Amino acid sequence: MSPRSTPEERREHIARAVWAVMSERGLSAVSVRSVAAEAQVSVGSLQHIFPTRADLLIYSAELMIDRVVRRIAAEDRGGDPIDATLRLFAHLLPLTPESRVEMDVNVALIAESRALPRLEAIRDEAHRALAEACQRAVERVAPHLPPAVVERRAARLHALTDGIALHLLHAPPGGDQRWALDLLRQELEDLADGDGPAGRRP
Amino acid sequence: MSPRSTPEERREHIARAVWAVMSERGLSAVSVRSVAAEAQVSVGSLQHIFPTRADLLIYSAELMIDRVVRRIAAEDRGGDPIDATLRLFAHLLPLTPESRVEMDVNVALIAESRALPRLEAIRDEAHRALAEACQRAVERVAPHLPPAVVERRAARLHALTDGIALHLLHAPPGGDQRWALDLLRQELEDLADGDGPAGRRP
DNA sequence: GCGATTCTAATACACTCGTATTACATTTGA
DNA sequence: TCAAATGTAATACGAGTGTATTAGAATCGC
Repeated sequence: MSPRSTPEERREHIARAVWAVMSERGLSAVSVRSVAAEAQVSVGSLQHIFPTRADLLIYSAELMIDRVVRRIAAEDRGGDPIDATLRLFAHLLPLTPESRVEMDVNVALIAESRALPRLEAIRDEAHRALAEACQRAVERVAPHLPPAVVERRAARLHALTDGIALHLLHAPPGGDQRWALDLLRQELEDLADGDGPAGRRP
Repeated sequence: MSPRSTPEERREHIARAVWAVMSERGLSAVSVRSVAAEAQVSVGSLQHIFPTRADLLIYSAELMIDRVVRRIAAEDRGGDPIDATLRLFAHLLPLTPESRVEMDVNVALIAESRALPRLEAIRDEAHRALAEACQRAVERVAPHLPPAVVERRAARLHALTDGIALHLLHAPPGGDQRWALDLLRQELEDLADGDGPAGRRP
C-alpha cells in the first residue's frame, strides 16, 4: 500500500483484496494470510485494521453492498422512464468484470451467512434496497397501476432481475449478454403497455 | 451407519452429512472431520469412501443435482398443463426444509466452483436440465408460439424461477411462501393467454 | 470354512488456520 | 520538537486442516 493513505483507503484496499481472492479462488481460499498477500500487506498490518477474520469479511461485504446501494441512489433518472430504469439495472447486473466480482462476493456472502449471521443482515439491506428500486421502477414506468398490483409486479421484477444476474454469472464472461437487458426491457415495456400478468386490457 | 448397507447407501449417507454441515454451519465449516462427525463415521472410513476432500464435495454436489434432475424427469405431466407445470416447479423451489438444504448446497456450489472447477460442470448440468424443463413447460402451456418466442419465454421463465428460488432462500423458512407459486402461475397463465411480452393480442 | 476383499479405525505428519504478543517505525498534534 | 497515537512487522502458539500409513475387523464369494 502506498503511503499517505487515509485509514478508509487502506480498509478499502484490503476489502478489494478480499473480493479478488473470493472471485478468483473461491470462498474457502479467503484467509487472513491469503488476503494479506493479495493486498501486499503484512499479516500484522491487516490485523491492526481488521482484528479478526469476521471483521474482515463483514467489512468487505458491507463495502460492496454500500457501493451497489450508492449506485442505485446516484443513477440519473432523467429521460425516458424505461431507458432510465434499464440504465439503472444495467449496472446492477454482472455485465462487466467488476460487477461480476461483486456478484461473486454476493454469492459467497449467502454461502457463508450461516457461519457469520451478521452477513445475513448485510444481505438484507441489499435485498431491501433492490426491492425498493424495483418498486420505484414499476411506479415510474407504469404510474397507472393500483398499489397492490405495483407490489406484485415489483416482486416479479425483483425476482427476474436476480435470476438474470445469476444466469449471467453462470455464463462465461465473454459471451453474448444482450439477452439479459432485452429480457428486462421486455418486462418494462409490458408494464408500460399495461400488458402482461398484472393489468389486462379491457 | 447401520450395517448391511450397500456402498451406494454409505456414499449417500456421507453426502447427506455434507449437505447438513453446509446448510447449518456454512460452506467453510465443511471439512473431512466435521463431515465424518456429522455422519457418525470415523475419518478413516470416510477416507476409504472419498479419498480426498474434493471427491467428497464433488460427489455431494453430483448427488444433489441428480436428485433434482431425476425429480424433473419423474414428475407427472398429466392433467391441466399449467397445474402440471406448477407441480413440477413446486418441488424445484426451496419451499420445504429439504429443498432449502438443496438450495443451500447449490449456492455453496457456486461459491466454491472457482476452487473446484469440476463443480462448475456439475452446475452446468443442473442449469441445462432446468432450462430444458422451462422450454418444455412453455411449449406445453403455449403450443401456439413460434420457436423463437418459445426460446425467449423459456429463458424468462428460467430466470424468474431461479430468482424466486433465491428470494425464497433469503426469506425466513416459516413465512408466507404463496407469492412464489402465485408469481409462477401468473407467468404461465399469461403464456397460455398469449398475453404478455411475447405474443400480443391483435 | 476360509482366503481375499472390503471396510473401519487410530494415529501421524506436514501444513495452514486465526489470533496474541512483542517490538519497532511512522505519523500526528500541541 | 517530542511525547502520544497510530501503523507495521515478525514471530509464536494452539487448534484444525487434508492426507498417508498402518493394523485390525467384518464381509463376501467360492
